Amino acid sequence: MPLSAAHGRLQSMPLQANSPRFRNIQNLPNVMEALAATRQCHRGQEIYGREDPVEQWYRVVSGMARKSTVLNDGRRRIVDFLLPGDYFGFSVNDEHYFDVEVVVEGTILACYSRRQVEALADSDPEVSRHIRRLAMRAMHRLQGRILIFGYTTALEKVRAFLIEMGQRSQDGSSPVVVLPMSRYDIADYLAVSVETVSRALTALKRRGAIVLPDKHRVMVIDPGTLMEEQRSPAN
Amino acid sequence: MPLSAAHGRLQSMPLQANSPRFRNIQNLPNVMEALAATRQCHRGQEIYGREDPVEQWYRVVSGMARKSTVLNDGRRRIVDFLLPGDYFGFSVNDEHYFDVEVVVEGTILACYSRRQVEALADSDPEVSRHIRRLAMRAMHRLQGRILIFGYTTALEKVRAFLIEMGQRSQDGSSPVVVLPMSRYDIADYLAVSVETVSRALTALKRRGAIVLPDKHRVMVIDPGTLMEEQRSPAN
DNA sequence: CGGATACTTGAGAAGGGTCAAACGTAGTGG
DNA sequence: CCACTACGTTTGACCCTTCTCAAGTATCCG
Repeated sequence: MPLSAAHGRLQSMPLQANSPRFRNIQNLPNVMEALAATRQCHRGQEIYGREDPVEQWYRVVSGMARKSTVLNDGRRRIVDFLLPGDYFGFSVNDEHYFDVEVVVEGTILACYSRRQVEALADSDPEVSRHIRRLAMRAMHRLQGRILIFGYTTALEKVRAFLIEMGQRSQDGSSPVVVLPMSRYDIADYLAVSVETVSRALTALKRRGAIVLPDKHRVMVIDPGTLMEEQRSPAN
Repeated sequence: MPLSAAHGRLQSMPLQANSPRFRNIQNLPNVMEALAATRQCHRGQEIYGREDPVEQWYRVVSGMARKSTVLNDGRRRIVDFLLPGDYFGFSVNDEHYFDVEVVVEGTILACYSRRQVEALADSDPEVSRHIRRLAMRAMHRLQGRILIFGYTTALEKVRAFLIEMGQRSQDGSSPVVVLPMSRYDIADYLAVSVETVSRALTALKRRGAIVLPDKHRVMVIDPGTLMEEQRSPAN
């Protein structure tokens, strides 16, 4: 029983829950879609806060939000960036454990009454199945995130972040990845300092792996370079 | 819009999904329980492997298992320890993305045919609701884990780990926390080296926060000391 | 009892955090 | 419209923690 395993064979990519082939499951049953009320939000606006009651579920239609919490030493941790197609607002209890704030001005959310959706799920197996899949998809993404934290060096974390954002973005095939969030957001997402994020991006730029047309846009010049030393789940 | 927030007020404990008050939701509907086949497993035994098809769902009845993957540089990452009451084996796709191996000799698992459970969920709203709650509970635990990784120092990580295991253990009130897994397992769970885990435990022992009757048992002498510098989600 | 594995401890090196400063940019108000 | 200010970003210098390598000890299992 080997403990500190093991002979990695490169096999497949991490974070596959974000790849386009999974996107189809985001298509809602019409009956559920009928319950949605859309809402346009401002940059920095709080959607809900910690300990708020759970009255609605949400889906990002366009734009971006962040799910975060502040630790008691004042550090902020971002648990998740919420991109178009992502659902959020679920809770095991009847209150929230995180804050959700809008990152991009004009972000549009679809809001579902929790009571209505749950009632619908009770009567419609298709809706119920859909929600189960959403939850499992969210779990899968969180597990992928835990793997990223296993990357010890900051360069690897940032690299994994760029790859993740590229896969999750609307146009997965485009070499340009849009990063609407600030460097502080990225830092709090990866649990490193802002300075380190900045330095890692500079390092990647210097070695020709990426180009930065502006601060919120990354062009991946050589996906190979970006990927090659990438640690991914192997057999 | 403050970016690098914020004035933390200590407010509540992290990782509450593991606290006893949530344990009741583990009680299965009888109709679902009727589908279970129990199975006793050996230490080190693989329950399923990466890329295996998803044919069964599992629940730990007694003992312990670990969900892990090996990165392509040979490093192993443990994404979750599976304790009595925990469900596993879900996947967004039809194949697994992680390995699950038994940690404790004689671990007993309840196995459910995925097809049967899903069929049951379609016809029985109570089962469906139950599964949804399980998934959300698992998500909540994963999010708590992401917060732990935000703890920068190894001492904080180990401390958070001990608290988590204490809360998740059967007898949450006992000052003795049982750690059936090896130090290597803990290291791969917290993404630090074995040596660092060992040093952190020694440090906690030296400052009188814990006592180690043997290598797999930790007595928390002063929960206050263990908790006090603990970072937890604040308002 | 013996070998392998797990655990602990030490010393050196490397990476990231912190503090500090400079630059760029966007938004505000005069 | 400009100047000013606040904020986001980048870069540098230094220090501290953890990783790595290494050795020694303990423990488990045959």
